[in-house]
Amino acid sequence: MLDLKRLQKDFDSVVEKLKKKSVKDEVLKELKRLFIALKEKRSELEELQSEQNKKSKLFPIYLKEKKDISTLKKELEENKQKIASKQKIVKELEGELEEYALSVPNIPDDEVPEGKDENDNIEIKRVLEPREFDFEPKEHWELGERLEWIDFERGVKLAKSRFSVLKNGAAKLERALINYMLDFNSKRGFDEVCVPYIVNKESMLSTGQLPKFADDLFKIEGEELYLIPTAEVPLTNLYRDEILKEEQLPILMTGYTACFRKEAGSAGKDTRGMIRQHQFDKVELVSITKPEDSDEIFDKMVECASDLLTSLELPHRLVMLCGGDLGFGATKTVDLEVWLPGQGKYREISSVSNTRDFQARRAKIRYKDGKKNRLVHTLNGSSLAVGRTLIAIMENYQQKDGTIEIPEVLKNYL
RNA sequence: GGACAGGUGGGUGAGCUGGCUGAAACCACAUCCCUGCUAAGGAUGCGUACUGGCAACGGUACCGAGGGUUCGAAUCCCUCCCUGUCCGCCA
Repeated sequence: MLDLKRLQKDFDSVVEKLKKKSVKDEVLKELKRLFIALKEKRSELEELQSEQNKKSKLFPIYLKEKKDISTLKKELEENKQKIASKQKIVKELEGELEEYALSVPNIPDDEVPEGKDENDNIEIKRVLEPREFDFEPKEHWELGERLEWIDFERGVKLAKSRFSVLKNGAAKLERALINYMLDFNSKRGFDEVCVPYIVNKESMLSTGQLPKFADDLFKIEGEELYLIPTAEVPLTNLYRDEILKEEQLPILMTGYTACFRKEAGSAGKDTRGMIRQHQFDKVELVSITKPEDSDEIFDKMVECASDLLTSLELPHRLVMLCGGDLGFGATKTVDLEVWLPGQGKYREISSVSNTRDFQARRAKIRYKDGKKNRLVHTLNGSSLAVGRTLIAIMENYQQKDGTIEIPEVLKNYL
């Protein structure tokens, strides 16, 4: 959530910065108006309540002194009505304000390039040269079907489209990758955590999936519970409504979970293969830091993901997302794109974002800075999407005869 | 899922025959005093959010959540959630 005080104070600069995310200034104007109106009404309400409290205290005194209480009682009753109606106004304003405030995205950093979609993203650097093939490299689905590693039809039979089944080498590789990644991250100082795949509404609100992106989530019927679209949600929410000690920070976590996404807006995209599934495995990194440390931790997380790819000898590049491609809660995001020789393209395999205090404000995650409570910064990034890593290994390590070599570092894991 | 018991400040835990309780006491924590030794004693402070004020210091709300009764509720009533124990079920 935006800092509404900042919106009130630096209105023009916030409007300017949010243009990168194409937020209309009318929305911000309305938000500011509601914020100011609410403050005013709230202070009027508090004045009435203060009066009521003072007079209420007279009540037992009057009784003791056997004074007539009928006038006092009448006053109190009248004031009570005033409070009730004022309260109604305040509640309405609060509701409206919340609706607006929760739907406005985070403010991009100054270094974030302008642009409207992925075509305007900026490549930062490339790591490792793509391998030269002396044959036509195949796409992963072809390799997968031929090796009986991936069964697309039966995935659909079990659930629906965009589900698949891993068998044989793929199943083993999937498991090996998860273990390898968790170990890799642990060595970099990220503590391994194992969390629920189902979370409540509050958790989804805190990290920003709700209220705006309900269509992307699988909801449990009859309950206010959702399947997680990423481990970022439970990992970040671990500390929701808590005030942390300064010594606890930074908190660096890594965790494996399955992830579930409806892919509502992706009709027709990546329908072939395993790139875009409703259920996929991911090892995630989440950090909770003091504000002044978050840029450093951000770089550490990007480096961790990039080094992981390098250790698997997978060619990739780092891309700075432009404003239009930036996620709802992010101030800055670096994507890692892995080279897929079958497709002849770099494809997203990891995404590291700094949300600064955006999620922390919603989730009320703070820390004691001396006497004061300050909001922390939260960061999240895929270590790597496991399924896409599997694909990348298949395509990059394929041999002329259609078999797949195994990356050196994974050999101990199989 | 059934029965009973509970949910109070960082922790333990009083209050729960409605007003003097935003909340005793103890522990933990912080600062200070005393003491020279690996201890103890004493003083003060110590919830959160919003809000007024340069500040000192005030105001409002919050005793699991949401409603209700009342001039007034942590205290009474209703609904929900959660925890504990026993039973049932199960990896």
